[in-house]
Amino acid sequence: MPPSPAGSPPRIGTPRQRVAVETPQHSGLDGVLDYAVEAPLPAGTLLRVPLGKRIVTGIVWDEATQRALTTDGDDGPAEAQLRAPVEAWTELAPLPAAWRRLVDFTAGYYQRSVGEVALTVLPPELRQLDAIQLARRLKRLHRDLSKAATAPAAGPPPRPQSTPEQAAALAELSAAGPGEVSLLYGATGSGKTEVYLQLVDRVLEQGGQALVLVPEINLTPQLLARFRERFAGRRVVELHSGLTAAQRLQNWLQAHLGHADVVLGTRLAVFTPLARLGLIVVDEEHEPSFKQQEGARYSARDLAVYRARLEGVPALLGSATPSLESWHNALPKEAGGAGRYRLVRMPSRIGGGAPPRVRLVDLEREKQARRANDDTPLAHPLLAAIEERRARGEQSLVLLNRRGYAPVLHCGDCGWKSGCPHCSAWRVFHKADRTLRCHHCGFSERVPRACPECGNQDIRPIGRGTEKLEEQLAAALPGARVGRIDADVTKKAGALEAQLASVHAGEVDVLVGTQMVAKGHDFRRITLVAAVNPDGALFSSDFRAAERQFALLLQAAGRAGRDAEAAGRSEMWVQTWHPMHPLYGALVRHDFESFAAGQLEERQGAGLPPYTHLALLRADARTQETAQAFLQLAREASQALEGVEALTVYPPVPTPVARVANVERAQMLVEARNRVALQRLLAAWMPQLHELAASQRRAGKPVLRWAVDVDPLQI
DNA sequence: AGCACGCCGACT
DNA sequence: GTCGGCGTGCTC
Repeated sequence: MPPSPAGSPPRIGTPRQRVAVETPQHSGLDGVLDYAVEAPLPAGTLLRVPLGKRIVTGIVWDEATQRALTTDGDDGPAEAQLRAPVEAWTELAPLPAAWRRLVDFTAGYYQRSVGEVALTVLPPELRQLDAIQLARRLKRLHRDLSKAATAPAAGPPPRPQSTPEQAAALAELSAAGPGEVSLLYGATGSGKTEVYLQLVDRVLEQGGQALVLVPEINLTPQLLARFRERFAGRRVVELHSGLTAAQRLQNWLQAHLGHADVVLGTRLAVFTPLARLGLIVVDEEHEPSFKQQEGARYSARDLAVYRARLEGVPALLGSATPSLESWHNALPKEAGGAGRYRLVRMPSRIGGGAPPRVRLVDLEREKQARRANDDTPLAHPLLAAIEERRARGEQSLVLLNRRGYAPVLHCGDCGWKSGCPHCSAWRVFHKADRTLRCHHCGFSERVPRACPECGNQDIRPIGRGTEKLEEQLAAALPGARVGRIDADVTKKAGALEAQLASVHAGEVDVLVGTQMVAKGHDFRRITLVAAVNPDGALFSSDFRAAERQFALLLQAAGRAGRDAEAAGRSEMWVQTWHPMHPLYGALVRHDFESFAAGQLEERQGAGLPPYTHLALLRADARTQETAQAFLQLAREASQALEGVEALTVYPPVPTPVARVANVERAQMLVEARNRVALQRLLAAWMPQLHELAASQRRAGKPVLRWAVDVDPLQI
């Protein structure tokens, strides 16, 4: 029984119970609400409560939970005003304390209400059920489980021999203490997955559960198959937004109720309640998709680390090109790092095959060597290398990170360009369906025959996308079978699988694709990978562009020569105007560490993460002026907050694409030396921002949406 | 966010 | 005369 607050009479069998309900940021209710109960329910119990005219799902929260941020010190409504839950789901085990603490932390760190986080990280289906429907689901779950249990167990799982390097890594990783975080820095093809499997195996043998996070749904099927094969007889479930609502609920229930031994999922799976959690693995930890981009903008990788510490279990982050944040955390202090993580290296490819040789093509020299009117799509030596592969029956992968035929159409007479009427962006020419399409708002029109401004018949595509590259390569390589994989090709269900199958079957000689093909896929017959135009990232205003590009190129190189027999002659070609750039120098040497050292030095000099901590305040409005006015007022308000001297609030600026679907977007950067100062300021700032948004609305300058993004990826 | 209430325009 | 437009306000 917690001590009663001073001034109020002590109560016995308190009828007041804290309940987290879904209260969005703009609802004005940012706390955990009070309900009247006859007898206290255990924290974590799910229930249905009245809220206004609705009945919503809620979760019994801990007695000590702080009241609403905006009503600090308020004791809440009088006893008589409290309403009673309509039902409590006592047949379902309460959500564990560790899960509630993870939700509390997420809400606090990313500046959202506890109720919003708690309810939105549950399977959506669960929120819509009532007690009768839930009972039905649980009954079906138990029926399915007992049916599965009678199925014949598979034979003894095959356990491949570890390489000495894997064995050494495993020994080091096994030494990690409770809550300790390790970074497994392993080259592509070094066998990181096998290390995960063996660590998971040990956890399962001790009766624990393992949580494995992967960046994308596309990558779950093959990993799931591998886990299921290895842990035959154990229950391995997937959890991601590609499942049907019913499947997702069933899998979540299996995890929560302890029937699932391994949960394999995307970022949302970091919130799976697991009473016997023994290990968290984050594969490809550097991937930006671990950051949620709407609602509570959490980083699943960072929350995995927090959760591991909270629950006293080891966390393992794996990557061939770690994020600079993780790399800095893993580097020992004497090497200039923070020494917070255990750093474990696996530099060698299994089978000892050499990594693909990286060759830079100097486009300046290529240009000088060319005759006028030579419009060969790739540098001549590169084209010859592709042709050579084709003659040997090998495949090539050509990467261009721009879909469509051409990024913009242009009229040479009047200067018209194919801008989007709703966005500050060009509409892309898609030749396949003869459309001009905006990649930001989706607005699409048939491509005009003549210039809409002056009637000139001769309007031309400028630049080149994957469609055009595919066309040009087919023309430049007579007889070659050229295929393409990008978001346009794979829009249709099953199209990606079909296209991949035809590549595996050897029905394609040259595959053109965007970055989506550079990740994870295991192409056995590709011995050449080419990056057509990766220079953009070298001079981007986004300070993380180089880091992302390096990871992508190294990952792409890893697609070549997966087959050990062909590894010796596999190559990665990079076309560039800047062959002397250090990024490419490091790439040629496959030297992530020196690249990272260079980047970290720059970041330190410029006061950027991981040496500082950032937050972004974003605002959407009808006009850029309104959006920026809100941010400017917010900026002024911040200057009166306690501790503001520990950070810098920069002036508002338009976002890189300032207008999308006729909404203007602006943002403002907050930079802090340390996390605590940033957190304190944001927490004090939030109620003011609510008030500011309301007063701007009353003044006829409405902000349509605003949000804080803590640790933003794109700035 | 939902879901009310509330006060002004074109329809059965 | 009402159906319904979305502005304003509330939800323990």
